[in-house]
Amino acid sequence: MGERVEISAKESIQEEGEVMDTPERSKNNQIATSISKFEDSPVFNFLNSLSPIKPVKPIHITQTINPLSFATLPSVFTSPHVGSLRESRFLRRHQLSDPSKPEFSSDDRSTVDTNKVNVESTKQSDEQQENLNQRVSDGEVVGGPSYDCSKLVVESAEDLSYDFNSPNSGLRPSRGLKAEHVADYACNTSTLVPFVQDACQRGSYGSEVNIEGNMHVLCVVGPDEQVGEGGEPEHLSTQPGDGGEMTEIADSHDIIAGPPLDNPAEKMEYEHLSGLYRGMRRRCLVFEMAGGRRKHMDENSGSDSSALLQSDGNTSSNDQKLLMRTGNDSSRRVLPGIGLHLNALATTPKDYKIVNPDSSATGRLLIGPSSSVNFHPSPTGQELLNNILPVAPSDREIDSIDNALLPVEDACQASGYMANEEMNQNSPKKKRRRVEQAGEGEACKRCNCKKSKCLKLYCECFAAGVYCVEPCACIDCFNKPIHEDTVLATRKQIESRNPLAFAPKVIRGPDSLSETGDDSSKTPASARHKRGCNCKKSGCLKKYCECYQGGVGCSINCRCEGCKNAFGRKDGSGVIGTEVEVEDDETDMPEKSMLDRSFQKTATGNDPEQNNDSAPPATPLRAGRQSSVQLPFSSKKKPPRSSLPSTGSSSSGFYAGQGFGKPRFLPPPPKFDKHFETIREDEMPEFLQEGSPVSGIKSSSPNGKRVSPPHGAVGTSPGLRSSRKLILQSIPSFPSLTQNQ
DNA sequence: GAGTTTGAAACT
DNA sequence: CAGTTTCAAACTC
Repeated sequence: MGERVEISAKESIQEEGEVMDTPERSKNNQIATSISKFEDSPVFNFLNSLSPIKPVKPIHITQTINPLSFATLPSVFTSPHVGSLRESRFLRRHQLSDPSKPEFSSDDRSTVDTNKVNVESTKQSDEQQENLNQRVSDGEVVGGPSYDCSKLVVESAEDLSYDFNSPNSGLRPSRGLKAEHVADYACNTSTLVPFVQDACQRGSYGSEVNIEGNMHVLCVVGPDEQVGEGGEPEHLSTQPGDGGEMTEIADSHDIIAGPPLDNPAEKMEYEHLSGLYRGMRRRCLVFEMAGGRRKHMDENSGSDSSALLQSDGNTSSNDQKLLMRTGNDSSRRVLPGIGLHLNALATTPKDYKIVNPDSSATGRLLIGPSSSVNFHPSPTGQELLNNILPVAPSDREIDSIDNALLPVEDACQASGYMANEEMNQNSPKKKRRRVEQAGEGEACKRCNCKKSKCLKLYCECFAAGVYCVEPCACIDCFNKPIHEDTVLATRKQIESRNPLAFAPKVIRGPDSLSETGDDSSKTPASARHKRGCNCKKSGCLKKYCECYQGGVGCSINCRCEGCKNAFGRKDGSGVIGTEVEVEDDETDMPEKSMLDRSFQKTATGNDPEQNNDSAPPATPLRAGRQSSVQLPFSSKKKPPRSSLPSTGSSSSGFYAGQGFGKPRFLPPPPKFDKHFETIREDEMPEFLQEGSPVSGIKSSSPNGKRVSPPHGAVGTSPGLRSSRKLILQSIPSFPSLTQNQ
């Protein structure tokens, strides 16, 4: 086959125009070779056998590419939505019934899809290859001809190159794929995996998973996702020419709709599949879903899906496992610069979850990386897997969990779970619960405002920089796209009053502080609420306390009274990593008891990060996960609202400088962002240098009164002995309304 | 699910 | 800037 492939590739090149006789040639050859190999692979054959679309061998094809295939690409960047996003920097959540979204015109898509099918039904031509090469060289993903989004979800050129050059890489130019979208790793990945699997099973959908430390999933999901159908997901559908929405799509489910299937049976299947996702909330990973669906896959395991996955070649080594992120990184789903509110991101505890430890031959693992908090310099994916696997509940377990807390407090997961539930049941009650959980994530916030019109910081959605969505029970809500102007104006006003009003409330320090030897530095205690709390009665042991809620200890900035914050008291005691005094009866607060247990566990343990070769660090969060114990914030009620993926923020470029896959294991701070990182003073932007710890100290009013939030950098308490400073790293990338306007 | 508590946000 | 009011989440029953 190799020889033939080689020949084919050459033929293609030569016959199609001799345009390759350049340095590009080798590259093209490689690509062509990869493609050819793939086409000749059993998997491909299998796919072909299932697909109504008959592949055409790479021969003398004077293919005419429908203009639509490429013409729309640029639109991605000109989409009104994109502009809107940029302008508002306000996260647009899925708008279930917002009529202001003309973008999703199924008609257009249909047209495109049709064309696409035509294109795909033939071997890609020179033109395509050229285009492909061109785009690849540009660091652009080669996507299906008509998908604008391909540009939005661009991976690095390196990644692409890797993909293409990899012999077994599933990545290939349009062939057989309805479209190829490089979804941004994270959430996309997690979201897509199920699809990939399904797609693989169906054989008619192209799907590709490339794992390379980072996970790239190219998934082509079949036919149209009906817009507006089921009352939901316009964002699930892909619409050529709508870059903005694509952004959203990527941002949300990352589900890429492919062209319509000609085969009715397949179409039905597809519809079924897509229907499953219709109920999913935007930006919520379909983690559970994956699990749920996995059951099916398990049953069919070993067959196609696994085969296909394996065929991805790149997934070798540590990558035999797909690392999937649970929504934490929704951030990743968002194009850099497109802001998600930090707070939204904040809570996102990073969650790693094994989606399918044993179901597939490859042992797919979904990991939620990222996150804002870094912990150790990137363990390899394998390591992560190893660490995670033992803890992760099986899918079945997850599936069986209904009211029980999800083992992993990932809003996204929850969402996914919800979605899964949705698929299986429609009881109002369930739905309600689902909604609640769905709202958890950063991206999935939901509010219940009655008087603020969701235009004040009281509103979690607003505060998080996201629009209110269906799950919200708000009244007179103005926090909707249709009131964008109002929202922006209000936001601006609030920011004028307090520039950091929309900034994450919790400044999370790095574990690096541990180098100081300070026990407290080994824990989330290194993180602090930027302004501190002012609790009087809760003892900082309830979520009324923003510090506690954020999973951080109280600091000198707090004006709290009788602080008993389990994450660290104002006076420095009770910090995680040190013995935590459990003064209150544990029965007082279920959450607390859990938390305390976790803490105690931690206390007895060693440095979490130091010992986690085989086990995750024993931070409360981590410990909780490890033992499948409820997280401190897990409650029968709403899961930590922010445990979501804070993704958002992460996506908002927060992690721009962070390596993907850097897992963060943090406490559960459900509500706030952890997108903070410490940077050395010398690395600190000048404008932030003012806000050194000293400034932080100064920010504390002598009389203990609340002071204006420190601007720029948020100082940590002096107690945090470190040469490093906690910086609100998100600031630069935070979508300030005052910018670019 | 309604009512209460709490503390942040907003207002004066 | 301090005090007060408003607000909505968290919590309790």
